[in-house]
Amino acid sequence: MIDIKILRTDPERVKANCARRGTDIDIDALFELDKSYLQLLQDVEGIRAQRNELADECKNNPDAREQMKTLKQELSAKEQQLGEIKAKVEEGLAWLPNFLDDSVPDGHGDEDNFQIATWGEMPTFDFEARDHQALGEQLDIIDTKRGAKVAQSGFYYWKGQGAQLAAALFFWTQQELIKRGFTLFFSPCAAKQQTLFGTGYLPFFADQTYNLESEDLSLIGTSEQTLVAYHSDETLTAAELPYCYTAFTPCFRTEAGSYGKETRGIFRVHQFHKVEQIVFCMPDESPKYHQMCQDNEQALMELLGLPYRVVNVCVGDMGAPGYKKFDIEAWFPGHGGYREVTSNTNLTDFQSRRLGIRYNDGGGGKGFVHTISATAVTDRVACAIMENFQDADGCVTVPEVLRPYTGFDRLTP
RNA sequence: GGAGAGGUGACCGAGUGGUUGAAGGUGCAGCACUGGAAAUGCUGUGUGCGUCUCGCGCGUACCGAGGGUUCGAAUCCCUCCCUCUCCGCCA
Repeated sequence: MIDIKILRTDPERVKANCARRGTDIDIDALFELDKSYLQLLQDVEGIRAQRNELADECKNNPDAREQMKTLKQELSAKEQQLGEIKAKVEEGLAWLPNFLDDSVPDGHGDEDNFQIATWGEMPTFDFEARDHQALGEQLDIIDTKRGAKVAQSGFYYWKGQGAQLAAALFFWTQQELIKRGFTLFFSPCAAKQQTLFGTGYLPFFADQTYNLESEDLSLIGTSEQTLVAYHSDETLTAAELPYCYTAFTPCFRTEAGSYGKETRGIFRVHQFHKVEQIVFCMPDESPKYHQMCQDNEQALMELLGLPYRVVNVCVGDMGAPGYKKFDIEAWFPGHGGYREVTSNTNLTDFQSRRLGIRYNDGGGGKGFVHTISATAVTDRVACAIMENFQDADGCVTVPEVLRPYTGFDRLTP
């Protein structure tokens, strides 16, 4: 949610932002609607003031009670009208995308993202590199067939050493983040509509959500939803910020509209697993903590020894709630290209405004905190490990940092 | 799942139809007292929205949420949500 005051005082800025985002919303109409809302609001409050004044008199003046009856009719008619306009304004406001940082590149899709860093050396093989699906089948550690049998296409099993590798990766990552000052959570994996709305997943990504029948609950698409909403309707003490939270959860996505894309292997699936980084901070510090999350992500990749590049995500590839976003794309030799493994978004006050997450510095300074939402690792990182560290015989060398948790140093049939 | 109790400001806790935005207490802040502190005393201490001759004034809303009764509701009625206790079931 953007600050409605910006719409009131500088509608041109909102218009320009929507234009750059390719969002087709009639800002002028919304501006006028809000204007009529404000007028009516004043009107209603004026009548309420009259009513309250009259109410005192009613105690011992029957005439006043008669006046009150007519006043009340007038009031309730206008209050209803006010409620209707307010709902329309809020609906319009809910669809407005966040503003963008000046450094966000123009563009329509991921092909327009701007590479800003690379790290590591791409491995060279004297055999044809297999992708994670081929390796997973050969080693019998990824089972997509049975995932489809038991659940649906798009679900899968990690099995045996593969499950051990994934478990080690996720556990190690949590340890690394705890070392860096993050508080670990076990989170609900379902959330109500208001939570999804507040984090910006509704209305923007409504078709990506699995909803539970007859319940005001959806499966989470990311623990960002539950970790950010953890503080909804709370005022945080400025001196205690930042709060850095992490959780490991499954993430559920319908992937509606993306059938046929990236379907090989377990790159794009209905359920994946993620260790997340969430930061609540003061507004002027969000660029700093956005970078901190980025440094963490890159450190993890480097400790694992995975070659990667960082891209500054362009307008067209960034969701409406995002203000600035970096993706890390790992090198996938079996696939023969870089593929997105993590993303790191500064959402500024877009979520905190919807969720009512404020700060108070005790000296009169108050406002909405900023939130950062960044991946630490997902299953995709395990896939990258398989593809990068494969041998001619189809075995995979386990990164050293994970060996204490896997208990073995090679994935073997 | 069955039975009961309850949801009031940072916290505890009064308040069952009319200056109650809300007593009292605790906490917190400032001042006084002190060599300093404790204790004590005094003063102050919610948030959102709107408005403005931006004075931190004025108006309005908020006592779990939403509706209703009434001239008027924290106080009465209805629905929902949540919490607690006991029983049952259960990883």
